[in-house]
Amino acid sequence: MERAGPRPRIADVARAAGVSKTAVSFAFNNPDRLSAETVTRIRDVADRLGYRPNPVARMLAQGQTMTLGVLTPQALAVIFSNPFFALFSEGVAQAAEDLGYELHFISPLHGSLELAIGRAMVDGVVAIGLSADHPEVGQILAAGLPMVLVDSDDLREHSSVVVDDEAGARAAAEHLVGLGHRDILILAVEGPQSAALLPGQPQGVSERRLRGYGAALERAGIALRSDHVIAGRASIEGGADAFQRAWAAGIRPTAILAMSDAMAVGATRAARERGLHIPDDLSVVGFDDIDLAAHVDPPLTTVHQPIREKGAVAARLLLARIAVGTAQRPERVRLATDLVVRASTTRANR
Amino acid sequence: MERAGPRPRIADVARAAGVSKTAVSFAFNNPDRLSAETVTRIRDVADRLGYRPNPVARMLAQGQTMTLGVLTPQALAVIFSNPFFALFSEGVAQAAEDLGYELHFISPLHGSLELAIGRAMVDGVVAIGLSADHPEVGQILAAGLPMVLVDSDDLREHSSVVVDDEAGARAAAEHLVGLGHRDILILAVEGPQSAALLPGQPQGVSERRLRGYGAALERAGIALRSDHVIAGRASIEGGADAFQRAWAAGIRPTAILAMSDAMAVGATRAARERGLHIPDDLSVVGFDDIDLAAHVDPPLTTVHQPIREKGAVAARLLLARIAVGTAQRPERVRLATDLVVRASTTRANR
DNA sequence: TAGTGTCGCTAAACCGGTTTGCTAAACGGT
DNA sequence: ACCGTTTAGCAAACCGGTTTAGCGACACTA
Repeated sequence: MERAGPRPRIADVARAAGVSKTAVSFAFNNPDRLSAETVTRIRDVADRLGYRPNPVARMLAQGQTMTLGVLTPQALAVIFSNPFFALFSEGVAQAAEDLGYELHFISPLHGSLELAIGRAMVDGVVAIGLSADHPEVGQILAAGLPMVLVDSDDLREHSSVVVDDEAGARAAAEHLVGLGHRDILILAVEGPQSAALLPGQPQGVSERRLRGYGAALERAGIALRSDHVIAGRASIEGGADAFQRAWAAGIRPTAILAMSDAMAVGATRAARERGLHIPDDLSVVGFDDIDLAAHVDPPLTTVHQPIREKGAVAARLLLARIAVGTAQRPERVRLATDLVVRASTTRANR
Repeated sequence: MERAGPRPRIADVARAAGVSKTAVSFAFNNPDRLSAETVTRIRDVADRLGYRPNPVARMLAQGQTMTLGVLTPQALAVIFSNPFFALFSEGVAQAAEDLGYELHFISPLHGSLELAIGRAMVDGVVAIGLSADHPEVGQILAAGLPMVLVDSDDLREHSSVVVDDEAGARAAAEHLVGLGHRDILILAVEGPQSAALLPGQPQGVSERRLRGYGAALERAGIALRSDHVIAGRASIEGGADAFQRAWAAGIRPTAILAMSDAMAVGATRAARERGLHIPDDLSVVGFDDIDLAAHVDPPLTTVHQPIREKGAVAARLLLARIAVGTAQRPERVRLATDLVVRASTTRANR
């Protein structure tokens, strides 16, 4: 590496080494086609000049980017603050790394997902929290980018990974019912538009979980009262806020079913501020089983879903489609959920 | 969008619309240079064909990728499991988004950071946890990619963002000393090689914090005994493990200074398993003040550092350098830290 | 001595866009 | 009727690599 100035191009190296561009390219990508001395000479010159092949040009010529896109309808900033998403990305990263792929996060640019997708230099996309009704996406990605859907399987032509939300929710509700609870508050993830925010879709995650809760309650002869379903943001604050709204509305449950661990933690905090003791006065069940869940006070009873694995499976399905082509028929994977009982739930005492 | 098959190229659209490639390009990027009807006609044809300009080609022609790289020496998978990193990324994302930039995570590919950097299609790089002695990097990035360093400022020609680790650490130690503690165990982040793992460098984060601890203890007339400094991974398990090793070695401190919140939480758990009560039998201080810290039991006394802001500032410095050119003289920003006293520390009782 | 491979390297086409420079037609003013 | 400006659109060069087809030199076979 020597003089500053504009970055050297392959032609500069070729000239300096007294060979053709082809030779320089071969020296890096196909050394067998050159004599050993020529290769070392070219490499030396390249080093001296500080030459680094322009990755963009290389990918254009090769027609592949070795990059996977992770597509979400939320802003990047909110994504990273979501431990669920971090765990998911971890899974994707793991699988991508194994095959030498890099990761590129795609999220609305100036509010437009379409714009962001248009810009993204990726070989394929893992879409999470995306609903089929997202108009832009369906149409854009139909234009030929391999994609796998997570937490939604209503796009026929794409692979997908889902989790058995309904069974998990049912198990959670049955657990509470089994402990004698009959007055249960449900903290749902916010509205139709923002349902897409968490892993969600129009008939999405929230609905599936709600269906699970409802089924269990119904079987126990408990009506699912709509005023006992409160929606909020899927965050600690959102959970605290939702609980406060319910409380203000005069609702006094003996247990809470929260659709996310963060909301459960928030509700716990808010309940304590009202003087309630968890779990004696109020049992709380979360959903997802993020790392936090085991370490809060009290350790949270929650529905475990294999988030990391979900990401890894999604990435592997995508890589498979990239490798064999979109023509292949898509795969659909469903992973299990299970209830993890910790210390935030106990027998109802009224 | 119509037939499947290979994705349509700009030439296909041009042919179908009966215009030149130039016209198609203008229709998207420079509509003013065409008549309104022509623009709509071209756009219609493009829609019908499902045309999406190839982003790679576009960036090659334009010479910029509108993408920021986030460079770390750790594997992607471990990064995302680190809440510190998530918060940091959130800050970077925020700033990048504002200017319409996307994010691309660069981490060792098959163990080689160099390889990964060579592949990365980015306009600049935010490097975190990178030491100046990282040979590859210095040399590669010297080859012309704008870069800003985080938690390290020993590369003269690059901008940097650091945090006042030493002052934060001193405040933490003074807090404990003020509570009467004299037998203090320090949980450090693991060894020289892996020091780079967390935000760290050879004379890096760990060393700076250790210096802060040491300074405060010394002023109180307490010797910093090297067997009271135990290193471990910067995770909950790493913290638990480090505490157990110290305990097994017969060390019985009245307080712990941990260099990360995760380690503090792990140590807390391990101490409890030994029957200790926190904070009465053992005070614990963390570092970083991640979200978790306020919600664990007991709420953790810790040194707050503006992680999110660190990311945002780093991104803004980088964007500035991309905009004005690397010629400009680099900026160096130092952000403050401060001690947040919660419930995990109390007066020494022996 | 001619024929057949193999080796080492190169010229030119190609990837799929953007951008520059130019031309022909339409327009406006006098 | 004439000339100077716009306007609308095109051809070709360019971005910086990779890859194909092929060429000359040399060695080996027949």
